[in-house]
Amino acid sequence: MTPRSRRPERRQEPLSRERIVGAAVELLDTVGERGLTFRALAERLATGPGAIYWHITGKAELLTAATDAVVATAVTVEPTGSTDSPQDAIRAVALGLFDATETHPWLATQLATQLSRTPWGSVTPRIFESLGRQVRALGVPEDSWFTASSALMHYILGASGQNAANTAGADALGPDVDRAEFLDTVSTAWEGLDPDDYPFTRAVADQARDHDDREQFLAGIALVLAGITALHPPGR
Amino acid sequence: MTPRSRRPERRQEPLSRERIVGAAVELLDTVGERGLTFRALAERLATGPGAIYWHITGKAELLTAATDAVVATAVTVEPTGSTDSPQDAIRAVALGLFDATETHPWLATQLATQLSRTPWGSVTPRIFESLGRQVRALGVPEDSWFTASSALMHYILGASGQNAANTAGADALGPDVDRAEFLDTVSTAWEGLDPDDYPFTRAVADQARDHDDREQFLAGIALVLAGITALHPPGR
DNA sequence: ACCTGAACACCGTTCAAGT
DNA sequence: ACCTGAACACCGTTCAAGT
Repeated sequence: MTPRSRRPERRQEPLSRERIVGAAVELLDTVGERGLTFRALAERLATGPGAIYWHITGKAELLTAATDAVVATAVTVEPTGSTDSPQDAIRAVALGLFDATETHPWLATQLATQLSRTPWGSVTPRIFESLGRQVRALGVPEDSWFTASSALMHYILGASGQNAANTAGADALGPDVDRAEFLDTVSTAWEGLDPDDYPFTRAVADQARDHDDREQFLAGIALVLAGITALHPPGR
Repeated sequence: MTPRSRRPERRQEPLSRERIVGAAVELLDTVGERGLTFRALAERLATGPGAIYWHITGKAELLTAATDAVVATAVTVEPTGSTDSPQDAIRAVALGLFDATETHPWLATQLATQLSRTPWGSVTPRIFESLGRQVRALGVPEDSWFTASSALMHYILGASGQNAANTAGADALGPDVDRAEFLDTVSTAWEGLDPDDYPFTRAVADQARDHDDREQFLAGIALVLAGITALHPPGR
C-alpha cells in the first residue's frame, strides 16, 4: 500500500508560471470554465491557492496565458513544403484555429473576451501575422493588406466561435450525442420556428442538418479569398 | 424633506420579466458585466434578490434575455424604402449589430458565450434570418443560401467582437481617451514587436493607426459580398 | 525568494416565512 | 401567486506567518 493515494504530482517540482498555465489548460479542457478555480488548480498542483499568486497576478492573467498558449501552438503552421500556395497556407492557419476550438471549447469565448481587454495580448498579433504574411504572398496590393487580413481574421474568429458552439452544444445534450444528432436537433428546432417570422431560416433548415462543419468553414474561407481576389487583384 | 432619499422606483410597479431584463441591460451598460449582480439588480428594482428568481431561472437566463433583447432591436431594420438593394439591406443589418456592440460593449462576449450553449436561443436565428432574406434577394442559388448566409454572419460576429474590443479598450485606458488615441497606442505597440517574429504586423501598424472602424467593417462586408457574387452568381 | 492556509469580502442560489 | 431576506456553499484575493 502506498503511503497515500494522492498522486505525488511529479515529485513536487517547484511551481512555475509554465506549470500553472499547463494545469489551467488541462482543467479548462476537462471540467470547463466553471471548473477552473484557484482552489482546484492549487489542489492539482499540490499547493495552496496563495502560492499561485506569486507567479500569476490573478485569474485574468491566467486565462490570458492559457488562451495564448493554445493559440500559439494552433497557429504555428509547420512548413509542409514551400510548394504550398498562399491559399493553402491560409487554410492551414484557419483550420488550426478551427480545430483548436474543437479541442478547447472554452477558447472561442476566451478569444472574444480577451479581444475586449487592453492592451491586446499577443493573441491578436499572432493570428494577424500568420494570415497577413499569406495575404502579402497572394500579391494583394500593400494598401489593402490591413483590410484583407482583418476580414480573414474576423471571419475565422466568428466561424470558430460557431464551431465551439456546435461542439459544446453536442456535449451538452449528452456524452454520447454526436455532431450529426446535435445538428438534427437544431435543424428540427429551426423547422418549428414561426413561418411568418422565420421563412428563410425554415427554408434552409435542411441544409443545416446535412452540412459538414469543416467543409462549410472552408467554403467560407474560399468565399473571403474570392472576394479579396476580386476587389484587390494582385499587381499594381 | 422627502421621507427617504431612495428613489421610489416608479411607484413600485409589480416585478416582471420585462422590467428585470431592462434593468439588467442598464446595469450591463453602466457598470459592466462584473457589476451585474443579483444584489445590485434587486436594489435597483427595490426588492430582494430572491424575488428575481420567481421570474427568471438564474443568471444564465438573465444574460440570454438581455442579449436577445438588444439583438432584436439591433437587427430589426425598418424598411427605409423598398428601393434599397439587398446589399444595402445587408449593410444595414450588419451596421445595426456593429453599432450595438459599441453601445453595449458586453454584447460581443455574450454572443460568443451564448453561441456555445444549447439549445441556441433566438439570437442566432434572428441574425441569420435577417441576412438570409437578403442573400435570397441577391439571387444566390438556393443550394448556396446556407453557405453564403453563414459566412456573412460569421464575419459580422467576428468583426463586431473586434469592435467591442476597441471600444472597451479605449474606455479602459481612461474616460477621456478617444478611439484615435487608443488606435495610436495599439499601433505603437505593434511597431514595437519583434521584427523577426512580426514583420507583417509591424508593416501594417500604420494602416491600423489611421483606419476608421466602420469604414473598415464595411470594406469587409463588401469583400464577402464580392466573394458571394463571384462564387455563387445569380441565376441557375 | 517562495510557499502556506486561514481570513475577508464578496458571489449565485435556496427556502422558510410572510402577504 | 408573488415577494422577503437570512442562510448556504461557494468564489477570487490578501496577507501574516512560515521556510
